[in-house]
Amino acid sequence: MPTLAAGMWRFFDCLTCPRQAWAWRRTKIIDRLMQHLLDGLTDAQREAVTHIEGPLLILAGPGSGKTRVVTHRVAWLLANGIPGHQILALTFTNKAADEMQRRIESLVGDTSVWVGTFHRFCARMLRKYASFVGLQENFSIYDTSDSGQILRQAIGRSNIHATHVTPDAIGRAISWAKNNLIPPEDYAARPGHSIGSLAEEVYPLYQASLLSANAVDFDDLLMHAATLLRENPEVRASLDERHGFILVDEYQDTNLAQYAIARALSIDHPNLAVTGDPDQSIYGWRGANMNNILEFERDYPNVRVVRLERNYRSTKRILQVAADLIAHNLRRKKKSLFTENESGAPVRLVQYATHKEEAEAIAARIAGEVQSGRRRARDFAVFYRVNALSLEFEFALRAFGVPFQLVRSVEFFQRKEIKDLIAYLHLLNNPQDEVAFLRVINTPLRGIGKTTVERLRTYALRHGFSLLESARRAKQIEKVSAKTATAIHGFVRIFEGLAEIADRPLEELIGTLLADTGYRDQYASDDEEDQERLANIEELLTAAREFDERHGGGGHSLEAFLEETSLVSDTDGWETEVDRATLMTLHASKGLEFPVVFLVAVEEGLLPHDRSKHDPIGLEEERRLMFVGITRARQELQISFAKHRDFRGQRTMPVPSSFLMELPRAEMEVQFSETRPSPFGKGVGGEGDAIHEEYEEPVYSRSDDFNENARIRAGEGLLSPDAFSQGMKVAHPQYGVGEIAALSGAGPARQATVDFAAPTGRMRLLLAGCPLRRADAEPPSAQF
DNA sequence: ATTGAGAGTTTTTTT
DNA sequence: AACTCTCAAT
Repeated sequence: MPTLAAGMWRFFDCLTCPRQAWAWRRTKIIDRLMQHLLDGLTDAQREAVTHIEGPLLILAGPGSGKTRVVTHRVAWLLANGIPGHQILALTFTNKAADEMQRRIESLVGDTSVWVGTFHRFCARMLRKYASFVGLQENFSIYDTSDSGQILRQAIGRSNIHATHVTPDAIGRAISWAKNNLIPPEDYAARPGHSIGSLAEEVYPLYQASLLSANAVDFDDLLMHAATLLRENPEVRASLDERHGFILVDEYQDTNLAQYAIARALSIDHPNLAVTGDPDQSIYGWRGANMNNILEFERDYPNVRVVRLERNYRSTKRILQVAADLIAHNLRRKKKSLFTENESGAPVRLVQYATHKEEAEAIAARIAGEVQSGRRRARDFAVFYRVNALSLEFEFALRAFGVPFQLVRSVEFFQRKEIKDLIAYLHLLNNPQDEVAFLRVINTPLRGIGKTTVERLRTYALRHGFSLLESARRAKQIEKVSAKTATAIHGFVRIFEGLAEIADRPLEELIGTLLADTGYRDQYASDDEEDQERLANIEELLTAAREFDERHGGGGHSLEAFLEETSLVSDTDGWETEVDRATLMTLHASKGLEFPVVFLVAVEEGLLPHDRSKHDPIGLEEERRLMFVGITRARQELQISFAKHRDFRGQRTMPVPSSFLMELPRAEMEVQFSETRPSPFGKGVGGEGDAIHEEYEEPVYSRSDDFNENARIRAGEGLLSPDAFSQGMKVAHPQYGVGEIAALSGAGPARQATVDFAAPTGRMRLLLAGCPLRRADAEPPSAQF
């Protein structure tokens, strides 16, 4: 069925004729396919799936098959002749988007349905209509640390002396304003609100800096998009037309800006379907407004409401624990959750003596279950409130030899070396990008210091140039010494060279960048940190290459790559397919499920977190967060806390979370573990000292036909095209020795840019069938 | 201009 | 504990 189906669906997708004209032509096969979509669905699910026109609200409790309903509904729309490109599915995270895309594709094959996050959608829209909001289409997207730079500058230029207010707090106030669609000129602080009045002064400066750098921050993506739609009726109408069917997932987490965007696109074609669960609203801190979902029925009076309350995921006991907890929230619509699943094992509530013991006991338990073959590593997940708690568990799992994936705590794209290189790319794409310029002008060090930069800036300001343009004229700037001017010109020359090849594949571009700047030289030592940085650079090159392959060398690839890297988040790193235990924050866990869940450090101050517990709204959000965590578990759930915990270098004696008092003891088994010798040495399921054994490194599997080739070439002392890497010393029978400056392409099409010793110089070579060999590994006499 | 030591701050959660 | 920023010495 599925294969046949896939072909048929593609066919549907091309159709543009109206459904009505179609109806009579439906064949039996199509009827069967449509029936297939409804098989095994409950009445409520079916109602949601077959809803076509008009607003739809799906209130979906945890584990109620929401994703299934949503993806089947998309397929249903396609089956009814609605062209895929008219369907827009907006999610909150990339992870959710990928999952939805994957499920839709497995149901109906490739489609032109657009699935993605709000931010990505807005970025795309703004590229097209940039000039409407004062941007150019090559604008940069700043992450939090980039926009932090701009913010600090703005604070510096204002005449406030922030004594006890951090830039961070001001940033939050500005972010709040943007999420609530308040532009700088309308922002007015509440009287007597100190942070607000600072923000009032800084916000306009900050926004002006962003615009002059042709850049946006995350919040701008939403705010600009909403503004665009509000102020340009014809643009709004055409987009409304184009996206006839809109679907918003996790609607309880949308903020005003997102609400405005969804609303603006569903006026003429009010086919807006939203799904969500007010009990899982956990993003209030970034402007999410639960009222959007609570009042959806008011916004769209003839809305159809479907409630999915049956849970297919968890045992009765787990669900009962979740239900009892969430019942303590006052600001909520009552909802009955039920399941036909078995009651299952009691939920365990465990007290450990120390945080260390907590981590070790859990790791030991996982290791034991895995080794006995009862479960696989991927069945387990450990959830915590704050990232800082992950360390102890990483340690313990490693010690017990349990493979795990940590949903990134140290983010790849935040590392210095990666940010540096990406900044070069940003500058190439958007020469006005100030943050990028400041980041790279003296990276690697070329003797251009703070005062010089300040002079460049003054010059730029006075003449209305960008910083880069000023750098080009360094010689004309007074007070810049000839020596410094030469250094600046050195930078400009490298930059111009790169600009000429900016449209080449990313891997090659970054490779050339590394070679021309000598970027790697700063890390040319044996110490671990440097080695890691070099490895990260390799990883970036790999990412670039994968991007090249995916993107197929079309235009604007640089911009697309930058957009992708700006909008990925740490939680996107989570992989479904790997057999590893999972460590993640409660927030990151939303939307996932695991057979066995450990909810750790459920302590006052951490689970109702100190920053939230003082006001009732915040406290209820914390409770929802715990609700989300509990409802991820399918078969087993353990909730734990410790009597002693070292946190931020402080020894603390935490009080067990007040939420624990709200759980039904009848469904639970309570354990108070006594202090005991470390479980190390007891040998859980293994020999005594299994501590430092095999920690599984991430595996990069690559299975092309090329491996075959590679083996043959290796026999001759030659390398397969894919085995060459940037910076490698190589030798060529005609051209002599050299070093690989950059690479591009893959397989038979893979090319290398090689810097050969004089007189040959720089050459581009096709690697397949080329007698180029690795030089440093060969005895010098082998060939010459 | 660059480097290093010391001080001070941090993290709640994410696009 | 780890990270960032500031300031003084080179």
